[in-house]
Amino acid sequence: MRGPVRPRPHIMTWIDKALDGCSPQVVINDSKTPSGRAHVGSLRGVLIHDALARVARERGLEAAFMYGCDDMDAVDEIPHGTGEQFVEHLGKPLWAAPAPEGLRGESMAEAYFGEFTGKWFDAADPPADDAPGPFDTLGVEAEFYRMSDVYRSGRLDGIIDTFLRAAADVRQIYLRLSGAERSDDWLPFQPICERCGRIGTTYATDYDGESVAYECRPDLVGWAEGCGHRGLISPFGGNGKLPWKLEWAAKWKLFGVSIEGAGKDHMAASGSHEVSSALARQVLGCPVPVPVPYEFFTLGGVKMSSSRGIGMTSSDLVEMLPPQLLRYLVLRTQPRRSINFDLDVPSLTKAFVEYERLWRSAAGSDVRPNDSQLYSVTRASPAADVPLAPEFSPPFDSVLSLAQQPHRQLAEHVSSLGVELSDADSEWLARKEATARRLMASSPDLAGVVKMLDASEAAQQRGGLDERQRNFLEHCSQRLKNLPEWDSGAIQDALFEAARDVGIDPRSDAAVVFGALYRVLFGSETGPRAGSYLAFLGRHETLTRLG
RNA sequence: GCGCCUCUAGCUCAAUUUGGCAGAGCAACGGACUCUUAAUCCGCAGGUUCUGGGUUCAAGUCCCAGGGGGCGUACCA
Repeated sequence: MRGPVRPRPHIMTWIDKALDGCSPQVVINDSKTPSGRAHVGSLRGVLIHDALARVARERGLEAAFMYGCDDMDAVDEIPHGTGEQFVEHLGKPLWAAPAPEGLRGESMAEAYFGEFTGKWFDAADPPADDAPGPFDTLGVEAEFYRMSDVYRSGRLDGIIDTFLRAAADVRQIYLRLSGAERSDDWLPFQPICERCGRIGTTYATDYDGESVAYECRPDLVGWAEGCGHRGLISPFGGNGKLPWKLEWAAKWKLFGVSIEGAGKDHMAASGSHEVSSALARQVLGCPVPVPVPYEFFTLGGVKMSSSRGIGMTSSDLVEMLPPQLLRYLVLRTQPRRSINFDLDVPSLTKAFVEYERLWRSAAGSDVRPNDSQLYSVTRASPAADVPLAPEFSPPFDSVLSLAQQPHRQLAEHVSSLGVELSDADSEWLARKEATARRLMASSPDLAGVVKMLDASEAAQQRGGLDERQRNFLEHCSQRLKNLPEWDSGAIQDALFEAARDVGIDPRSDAAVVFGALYRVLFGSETGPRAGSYLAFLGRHETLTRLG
């Protein structure tokens, strides 16, 4: 038994749940280790955290989204696409290694972090142009920080002291949770070697409250060789760093983090998140932020790997898709579920349709609360008002088809159809067109889409046709040239008449006549319905191909 | 080993994250248009929601057990 349609209540989303119980001040934290070019999967965490911050602010909470650059981490492999010259830098902090050739930035950390986020810390090396960086484009509002700055500022010194004094407890937690056995003299601290500058190869012992003894061991790790130096150094003020799992807990304590998501690689049982949580609670007496575990985001089902250079870079994807569409694709799926998206014509066409449907729904009066929230977090910039959804918005595959004609502008074409676009509609259409052009540039063979020949290729194809077909094309040309109305019905009629002109029955010998057309248009025996395609193509372009 | 995800129409997936009419796209099938091989329109069909239990007035959804598939993780971040 069902009554009349009632407004649906707002169902708790993952965003609501994460924010549930957060005090008026919400600190959301995320970070990135800039050890290579960031692939698209890295965007998911960013967008999840940004969505949380955005909704928190909409509710009147004071929300900070802090985004850290983990530049104290060691260079632990040669970044993909760079040369052997990086061997000597293995083991150094990322801020101390040079930027790979061809990338902007003064250090490896700066180069990769800047490329990914658009945030350049070093004022001495500002962007060459005013183009917004990826985070700005996506409408992500974050406060950036560098771990090297945080260490140097001394703000972590108290926590470092606590951890060093509690070294036995730390060893115990490692052993209990992950089965990692550390010898009794091991201290949870990695000094930067004063002689060779490496941080990944040092082994610290004997903390006396002011300094630690350390040895830069040649064989501590397999990926870098320490210089053998022994020294005594203060663990404070940026002379070294905490190991990863301690550093994570330290950030929670220092910043008072209330929510921090993490990829599934951190969230496995006895994984780094569990260890960090135990360290935070037991050693630092600090609550663990609300966790938001999230699955991977892949393109084309390809497993990403920044170290192996597999997968599209994040900044390339940001340039390809409209920001709201990218946000939508990532945020419409709850974090624990994996996302795969194919950058092909059917998938993009569907994605645009679905996004526009959400947009229309959000702009309507009876929007469901959950849709409203989803739409809000997909906006390219946070705003209260909802713009009208586009009235005239041709499907992506049609836009792509038109964009295959390099000299023809979509806006021009649309106005020739007699459609008047609002500013917002033309902006959206332009974004769609830009996506189509980028897609064509990145994937030359688009599955399911014909590739149009240029005039000289068409002439070549005409040479391969038989006499009847050439004759047919001539008649087509004549009839189309004189056609008073350039619309698909009239064109289709003209094609049929042209076939009859030369004594071909267009019904029974469709392959002869349409085959000829498709050959000169696409170099193919088959193609889309001719009338509507030619209507879209335009008279001039058509006639140049018919000869 | 441990953890997470997943199994729904022929295919790809939805079904709103604390249960409320199992739905779309494509494919297929039937029809219309003197206008196609990949057009458009109309229509039809398609299901034991992996299996077995349980909770409930009500389960694709929640709980327990089992099975298939995918991924993560073990020392580094």
